[in-house]
Amino acid sequence: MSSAGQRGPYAKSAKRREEIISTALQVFSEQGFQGGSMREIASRVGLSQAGLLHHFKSKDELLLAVLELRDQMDWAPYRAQAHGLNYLTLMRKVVEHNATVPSLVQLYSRLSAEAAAPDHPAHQFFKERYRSTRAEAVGAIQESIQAGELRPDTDPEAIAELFTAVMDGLQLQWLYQPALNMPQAVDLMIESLLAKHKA
Amino acid sequence: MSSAGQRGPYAKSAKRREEIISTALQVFSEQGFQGGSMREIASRVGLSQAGLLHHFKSKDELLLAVLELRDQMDWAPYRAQAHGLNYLTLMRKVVEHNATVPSLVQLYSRLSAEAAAPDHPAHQFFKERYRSTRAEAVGAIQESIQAGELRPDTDPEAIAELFTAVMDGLQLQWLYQPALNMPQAVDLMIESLLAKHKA
DNA sequence: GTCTATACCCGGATAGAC
DNA sequence: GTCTATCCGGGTATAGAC
Repeated sequence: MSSAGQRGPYAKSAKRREEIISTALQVFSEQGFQGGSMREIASRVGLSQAGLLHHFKSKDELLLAVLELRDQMDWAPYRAQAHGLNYLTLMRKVVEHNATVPSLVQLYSRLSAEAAAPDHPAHQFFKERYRSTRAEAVGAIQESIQAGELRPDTDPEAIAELFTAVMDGLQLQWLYQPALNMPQAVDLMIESLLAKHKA
Repeated sequence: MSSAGQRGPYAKSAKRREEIISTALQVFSEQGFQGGSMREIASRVGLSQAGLLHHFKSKDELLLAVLELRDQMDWAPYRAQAHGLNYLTLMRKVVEHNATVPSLVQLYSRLSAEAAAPDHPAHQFFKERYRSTRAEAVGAIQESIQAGELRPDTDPEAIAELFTAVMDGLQLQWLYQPALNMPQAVDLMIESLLAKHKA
């Protein structure tokens, strides 16, 4: 009963944790990491600041929990399909979805810039995230070349960098100009890349 | 003598101001606006915090001074040439130059993300900057269409958005991965756009 | 033009009661 | 598990002397 049941102290604590994490996501996306305070998060979730620190020993720890949970939730459903030319259309779906969750876009835009400083607590997280994102893209493009869909002289690394840049840059621009049609922009990007590289 | 000479109190104050602004640029680019402190800037420039406030009445005022001066200095030499297809190669030159001044890239990457919050003191500055950048790009592309260099069905707005996104996204990525070859990536972007849109 | 001193506020983290 | 109280550090901005 106490080991795997949904009731009992564990279930309650786990629920609290999730509640805290999603509240922290909101606060960090609105005010950044440095700008958002533990007191603010605590009060929104109905706790004192000390009460919040019972669940997460430090602000840094809470930040990493937010980042890791979201990364897992946001990407897991897509990972399996990220192969061949399908990768490009998948990215279109990602921005389509992102355009419906401004908080997430704000979170990643704000924090990825803030964490460019090497001593930021999330620096390693984003560095690794860029690395793995790039590796996935490179893999998909190499598959497309081997499948004869792209010309053999295509440079997978360069395209991966460019595509990642477009995704990040569009989302930042979109924060300032919500009327911007991100999926349409991605379409144009894909068409242009294909115009040059299609076999 | 007192009106236009390089000596006297005005020249000294002006020099101080420039010294402060360039120091503030360093600090804000390393630690962001919220993260950088007036005390830190003051101490680097050899002043007390109160002494610094004699030159700039508030931290917000100093931030805007930094932003406006740099914007003017960084873009002025290029503005005149930003016409027709030349615009694209000009952007290549801009990133080539930016790759030699990491401080500037950090400043714009960090602050443009931080200032996406509508109540940030630099929000209007960046909003206006995006607007004018986009307008310039749109103008250049329209010229190219009229000159018969690009196909008539080209969408100038969409290309302007995409190109701006690439510039911003590349620079952010470059902060995490300094080996990234930004000019080469821009070249690839230009070639791809031309492959699809050249007349 | 620059200083010291200070007012005032806010942050994260800890101690210890309940 | 949650609280109150507190420590300690840091921030901006102001007052007033030099």
